[in-house]
Amino acid sequence: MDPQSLQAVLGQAQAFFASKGLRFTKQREALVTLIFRNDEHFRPEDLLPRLSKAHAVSRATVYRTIALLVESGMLREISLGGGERLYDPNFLRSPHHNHLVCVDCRKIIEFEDPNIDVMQNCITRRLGFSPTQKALRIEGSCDRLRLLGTCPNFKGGKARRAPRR
Amino acid sequence: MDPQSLQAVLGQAQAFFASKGLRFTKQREALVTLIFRNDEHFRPEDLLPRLSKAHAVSRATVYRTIALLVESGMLREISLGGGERLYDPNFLRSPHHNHLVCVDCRKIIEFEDPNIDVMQNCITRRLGFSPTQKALRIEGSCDRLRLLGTCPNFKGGKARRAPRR
DNA sequence: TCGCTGTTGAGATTGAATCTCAATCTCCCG
DNA sequence: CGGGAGATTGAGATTCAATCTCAACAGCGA
Repeated sequence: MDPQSLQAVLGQAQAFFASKGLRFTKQREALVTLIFRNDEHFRPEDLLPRLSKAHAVSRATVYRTIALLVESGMLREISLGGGERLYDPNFLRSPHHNHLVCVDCRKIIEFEDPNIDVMQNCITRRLGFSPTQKALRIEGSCDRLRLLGTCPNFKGGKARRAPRR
Repeated sequence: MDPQSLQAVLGQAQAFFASKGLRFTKQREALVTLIFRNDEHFRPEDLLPRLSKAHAVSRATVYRTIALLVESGMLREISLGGGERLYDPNFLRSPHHNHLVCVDCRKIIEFEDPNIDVMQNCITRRLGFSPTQKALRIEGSCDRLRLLGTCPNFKGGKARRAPRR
């Protein structure tokens, strides 16, 4: 994330804390900066060793701050299989994306699909759920990726239909 | 699950173990019986106190057996939010169902939708994934459920479009 | 029966996440 | 400026699911 956007994010976080009557302490600022500086999904435990000594923060504060950021909507938890929980800072720039997870190698691909959105609304409403706060995860196997490398229909990282004409 | 189906399940499990050169011990039989006797999602830890004294099994064996049943395809892990992992014995009778989870009350609804299946295939292929081994979880809020109770369009547990004519 | 190999269970161990509580910090008010 | 309420933090203890270890056991074939 570029410095300008990061500033905007810091402002948004500060505004959220203020709206709850909470303070935007230097520990919280350090965490927000670390979390949103890049686009990576992360585990809370990974954050601790990545904090510089000057901005060291305790484990308890890490977990508490993450919970607050989730509450603010700036951060979302995504759960892979195997009990693995990651947090995803990318919903700010891509609010409707979903995740495709390879059950074998754990690789995660983010994607958006307007049809999925429509269908989610349809299904959630049909089953009497509120369509707010939807999240969707598809598991699959990317084994096929390697095989497709030798397939004429597979070019540049995407599987394609046979070319028109 | 009726006794007849349970017998079939036991046979299927036995066949799987045999195919791997493994034994169908009385501990494994007790676990398969307990797991598939009803339709409930469960946590491994819940199984231990539910085993009768006559069929008591150690924690290690519970986890090992569950891993084998998952490998056999008879059992599947479903992960809710919050790091919660459940196991779902219902894929035998409903191989293509998906889960809708209420983020508030943790209620889980199973549903099938042929359109979702088509779309999953489409998306996984487009992104270079194998369409085998798909699983999908939609999170939502069932808050609306209560509100809809007072809505004329909401009858019998399902939200409906306005009646035709 | 012997012996190989799979199987089990009790308990130790791991690791994430939460909890506790005293010390510290901020901000507001008089 | 000084006091105080309430928010915040950190170190360490605690919880809990899950895994690991290893010695004892069980089943099957020779």
